[in-house]
Amino acid sequence: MCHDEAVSTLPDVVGVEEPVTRQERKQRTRQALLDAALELLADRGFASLSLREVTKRAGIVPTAFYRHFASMEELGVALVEEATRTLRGMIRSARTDRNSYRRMIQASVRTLYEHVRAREDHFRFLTRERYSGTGPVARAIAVELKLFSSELAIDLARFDHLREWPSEDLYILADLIVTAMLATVVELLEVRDGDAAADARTIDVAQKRLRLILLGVPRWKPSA
Amino acid sequence: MCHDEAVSTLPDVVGVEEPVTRQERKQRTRQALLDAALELLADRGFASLSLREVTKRAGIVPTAFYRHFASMEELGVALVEEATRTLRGMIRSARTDRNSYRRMIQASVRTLYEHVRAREDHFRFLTRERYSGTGPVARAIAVELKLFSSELAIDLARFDHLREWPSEDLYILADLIVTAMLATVVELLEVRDGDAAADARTIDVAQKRLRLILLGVPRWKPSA
DNA sequence: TGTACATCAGTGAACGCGCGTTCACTGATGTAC
DNA sequence: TGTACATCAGTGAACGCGCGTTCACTGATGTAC
Repeated sequence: MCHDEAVSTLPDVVGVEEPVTRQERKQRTRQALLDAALELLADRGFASLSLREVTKRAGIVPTAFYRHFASMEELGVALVEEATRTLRGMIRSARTDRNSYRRMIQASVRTLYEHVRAREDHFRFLTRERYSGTGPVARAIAVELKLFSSELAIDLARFDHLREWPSEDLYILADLIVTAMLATVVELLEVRDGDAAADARTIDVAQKRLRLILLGVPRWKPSA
Repeated sequence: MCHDEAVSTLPDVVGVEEPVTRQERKQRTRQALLDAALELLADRGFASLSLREVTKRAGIVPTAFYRHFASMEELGVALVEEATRTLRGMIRSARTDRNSYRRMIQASVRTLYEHVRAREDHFRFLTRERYSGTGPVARAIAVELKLFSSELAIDLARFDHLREWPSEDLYILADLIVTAMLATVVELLEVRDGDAAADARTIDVAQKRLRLILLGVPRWKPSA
């Protein structure tokens, strides 16, 4: 229809140039497929999604799916990549000041809370599919979470009592913290929308949980 | 065919009386359905099971399914009941002596290990479906695990440092222990069959994890 | 800039398949007398 | 114990449906000259 006449035609969508290149269009459809899948995953498992459902919601014909992914599994792995990008964004935010344990715990839980609320779909997908079975999706999530734990272990190594811990013990601690945090994620996702009191309670429990874990640290005897 | 002639016919299955009553037969078919489902769940999620698959493996015709369950969901909830019976059996075994923390941790992890290995199918089902979504199965598991945590909290209340903790804090501790134990279950289920070294490593990590949690206990300031 | 051809994201018909569920049935087990 | 009827777990045909995947296609976008 109308091409680059700029301003003076009908009131157009503000500032959005029509996409031109084929590449851009393709990328948009791909993203529409990922978004459609995430929406459908709001209350179901990935294994129960059908290719036809996803394409229908994305507004394309089923057969066009194969222009973007060889299978639903491949789309699932792409979703893991997208969701773990959110996760990595979170670590970057959390890795800040070096205050007291208490302050650090408060800041970490706060960061977790905000990132979960900003992308509930991503966190729901990760926690729900994490133990879903033996497929490529669960495997991809396992790999990413292992990486995540390792990074946290490295960060932890800079703290007072932890400087001389053997890396095995550090990894156990990091893993325990990640597990506790993921439990918090699940609890946050279960809070009824807008129930601020439940949010506050969940955050409080999360902080106590972490405090309890870290209280043990100074008394720990690092042993091979 | 042959009825109660007792011993002297063809070499029959040892000591097994043929079931007589309709009720018994029905019960056996029901159990065959549950067993078939559990077998199929070895590497997939419950949501991906079909009624026809389950009946086929159980050796009955699809339509006979409805003599036992109104839907697959109902069968799923029955599986949760069966599996949590295993879980309750485990607590009963674990709730024994009152030694040092260290001894108690060793005994608890040992008990967990043995029960997991004895019924991998049940534990796999519980851990896999726990976060699977919003269906009746996930809800039933959530209820049972909450009960489980509460019982543990009550047990914990009898220990030295924990006698004066407010029940909220006790519950947080119990929940953290349950979460850590479930993480161990998942790790045990991931060990390649017969890999004794990996078993030993997993048990060791599980013990350290619990020790770390419990080390924090004496320093905890119970706060409303 | 204009033309002729290549690329390729998306279309639409068609396929065979397993699905959940209905229905009328069969025949062994259970019960009343 | 023997007979006549009731119960009901399991059968088998049939249904309409959504599934993943194939294939030949269309027509807008991209490219070479």
